[in-house]
Amino acid sequence: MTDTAKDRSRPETRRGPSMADVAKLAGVSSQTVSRVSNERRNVDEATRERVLAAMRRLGYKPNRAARALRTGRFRSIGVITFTLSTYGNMRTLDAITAAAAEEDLTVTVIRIPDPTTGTVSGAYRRLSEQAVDGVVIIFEAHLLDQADITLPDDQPVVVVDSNAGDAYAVVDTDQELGARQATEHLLGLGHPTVWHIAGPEDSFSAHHRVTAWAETLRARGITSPLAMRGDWSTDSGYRIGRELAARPEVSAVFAANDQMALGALQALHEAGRDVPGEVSVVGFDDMPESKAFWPPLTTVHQDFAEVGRRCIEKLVHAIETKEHETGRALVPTRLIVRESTARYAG
Amino acid sequence: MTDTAKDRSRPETRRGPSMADVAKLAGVSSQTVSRVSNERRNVDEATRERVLAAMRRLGYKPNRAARALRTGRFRSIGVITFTLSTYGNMRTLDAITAAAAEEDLTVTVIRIPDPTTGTVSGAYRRLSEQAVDGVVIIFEAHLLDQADITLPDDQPVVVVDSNAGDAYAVVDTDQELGARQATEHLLGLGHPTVWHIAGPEDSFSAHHRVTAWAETLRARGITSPLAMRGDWSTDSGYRIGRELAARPEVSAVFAANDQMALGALQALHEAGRDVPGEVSVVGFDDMPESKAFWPPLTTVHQDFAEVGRRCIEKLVHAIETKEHETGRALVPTRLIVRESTARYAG
DNA sequence: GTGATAGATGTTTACGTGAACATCAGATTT
DNA sequence: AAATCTGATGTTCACGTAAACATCTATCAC
Repeated sequence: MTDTAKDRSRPETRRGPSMADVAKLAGVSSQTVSRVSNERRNVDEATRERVLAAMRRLGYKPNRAARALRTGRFRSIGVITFTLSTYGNMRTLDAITAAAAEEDLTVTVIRIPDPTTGTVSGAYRRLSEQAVDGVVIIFEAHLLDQADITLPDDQPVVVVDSNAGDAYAVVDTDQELGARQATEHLLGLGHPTVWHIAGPEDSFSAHHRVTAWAETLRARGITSPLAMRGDWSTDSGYRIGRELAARPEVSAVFAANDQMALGALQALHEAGRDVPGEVSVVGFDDMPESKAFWPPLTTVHQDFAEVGRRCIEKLVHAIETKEHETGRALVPTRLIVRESTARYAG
Repeated sequence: MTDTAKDRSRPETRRGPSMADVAKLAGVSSQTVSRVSNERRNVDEATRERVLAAMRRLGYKPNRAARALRTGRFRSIGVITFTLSTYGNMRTLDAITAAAAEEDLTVTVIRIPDPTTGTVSGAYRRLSEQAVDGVVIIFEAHLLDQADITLPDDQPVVVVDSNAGDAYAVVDTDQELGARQATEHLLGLGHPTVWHIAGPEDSFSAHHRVTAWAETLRARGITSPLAMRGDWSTDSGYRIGRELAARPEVSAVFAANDQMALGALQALHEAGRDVPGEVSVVGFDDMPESKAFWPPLTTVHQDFAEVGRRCIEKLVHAIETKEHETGRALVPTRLIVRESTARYAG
């Protein structure tokens, strides 16, 4: 008469063995199983072995949800981005994932709809309900507002590609250095000025590259030509490249990324303008493909792996100490000289 | 004298408001809050408004961990891959992420160490402890064994780039169709035979492309030349391209991806072999950059978005029905003819 | 007017874990 | 030998949620 009051709430999901099952099999309390599971040292070696054997036998796996509920930590971070289609974003995600794995952190990708298009109703919910301990945002932070999204203010945040250094911790490639290296390289080759194919307006890295390019020219007393706006795509580079090719005075072009540089290269070829004989071209990113462009592209190398590492480092620090750190951390770039640039033959 | 037995376990993590807090403020039971939170209909409109107001006021957000613990569902899927550096993998992940968002699913990226190198001790743990309802694996499934990793057999799995159609549900681009389209295109142009730059041995798509290429040749009574093995990288394409360029009898090359095709293009240029005048080249993938290669690359277009959609569709079905479905779903390819191929000039 | 029905809401409970506290045996100190 | 300490192990409880069950109120049929 005692075995009636059972089978209450029982979601039909078949669950795996729990600590209690392991404990019973090993003849210990479930707390001891917990200790073994968390690799605490205060467990007798013989007992530990017995528990481990029981775990293996039952195929026990800790339940992350229960663990997270108890500890308040998910051991997971979110990476928020608009798109994975640009080389830079993809490599950044790749690097963050690698660095996160080192810290035994899981990475959740959260793609939010582009704020410039369509509705974003569900996005806020998705973003703030995530089971993550912190987030890395890969785009200009002020777009968050446009996207009608608010970050939970209690959540650690690191931003890449943003000028939000006073509000958030920012890690980024030293865009300014890279743009200067590119521009000075061309100037050093004797070119009277340098034209620029810029990235989209809402990208901070694009903005910074334009600015540094113009600044470098001005420092030499050169009035900078109008920057031409692309959108990072090869197509936009091609479109702008055609305009550039039509102007005989253009002898040096700095494109804000390799993909647009490639498009420009194509336009120049089609127009019969020799690269680097007549026109020199420099890119930015150093994609693995760039060295096989025709001609092999001189470009600015970004250390994405380092950016990823720094992001995780800062984020982990913020999560552990709960300090709301701000400021920018810059990762230096390196100019890779290949064959798309040559001395001005004016 | 009644307020002594509190403040027991209290992790220092500041947590947000819970359903109980909302319930108190709204003057209802927490179960009603739960009902509102889950959008059940059996709540009076006035009550719902009151609860929603209380939620907004307190900034309430459901706790995913508690929810997952209670329901046994994480509303999350894992994507397992070795690397994000190949164009195909990256695009597949991108597509899966987009499709998952439609289903309101979160995507966790799990990068496991390459099985052919180093140790993988921690990988098993990480993989099986994930808080996911199912996984998509983006690589040849038999490598899982080599990697000393076992999938929990109770977890829904969909595999991309694998021949494991009898053990798992497989979704993939129709590699065979694509390779045939490429080869037949070249043959149709009058080339006596077609050389092939293959992908790495452990890739199923690479394997399938080689086989279909050889098969297409054989069907026409042509003995296929030896396939040359690359590793998907532009560098390997370049290396093999040099070998090919040195053989005067080579007039048509089919590369297993665009990156290797690009490398081959470069080698051919350097060797002074005109493309497509002397040698025709076809790639596979249709990266956005390919149309700006020099010359613009004829290639096989893959519909990654469709692959991603199908993966999620199958996975969601498996999660909901708990049916262990197998078999292959193939997504057709499309040949994009550009300027890297021309009629055989003998 | 009485009983039946449907819908809204409340109460109780368990999901699996780990922190806090309790206990107990053996080792060490005096 | 009594007192003290140390390390191993057990017991209790709460984290936030949602399923199951229990009530309670208005509406309807006859």
